[in-house]
Amino acid sequence: MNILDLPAPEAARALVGKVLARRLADGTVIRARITETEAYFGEADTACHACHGRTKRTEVLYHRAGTLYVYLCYGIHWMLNLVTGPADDPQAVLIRGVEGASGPGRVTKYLHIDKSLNDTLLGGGLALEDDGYEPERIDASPRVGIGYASAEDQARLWRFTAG
DNA sequence: AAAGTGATCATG
DNA sequence: ATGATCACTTTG
Repeated sequence: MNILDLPAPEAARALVGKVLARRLADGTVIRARITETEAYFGEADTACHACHGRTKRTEVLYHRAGTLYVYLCYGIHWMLNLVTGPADDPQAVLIRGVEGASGPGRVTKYLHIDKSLNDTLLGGGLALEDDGYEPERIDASPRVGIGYASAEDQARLWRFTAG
């Protein structure tokens, strides 16, 4: 049972404490434990990019679990998401923070992630590792930066932080 | 508190 | 073709 087969909110919680291993072209590996995630859960979630259906950009969200969804926000920052759940069901987990880098834009800078990883599978340049570590506590809170979503969706506790 | 930044998507 | 809108970060 892979974590990424779970529905996004469950996957987001389960990913906190896991380790991301980024392998660069020159062979160096950067490892970072995930400390903060957010879930984006299907077309019915008005905060999810796919809430207005399939477009060229959101197409990746409909791919199989384990696909990377990387996109540019505010012209500056790359956002790293892991697609979860069944194919053709657009769900993803945003990596908002790792040890050594807090904030989604910083995570990608830290791990040297950009558009070239979009629509590739986990296990290539970027891999997920489970070393058995479990955070003492995982807190749930509302997602940030989604003021455009419905009040109902803004209230969902789909942001998970290691405690 | 506010600006900087550019791909993407919906208009015309 | 142009314009609005951002899953943010930094600076003051």
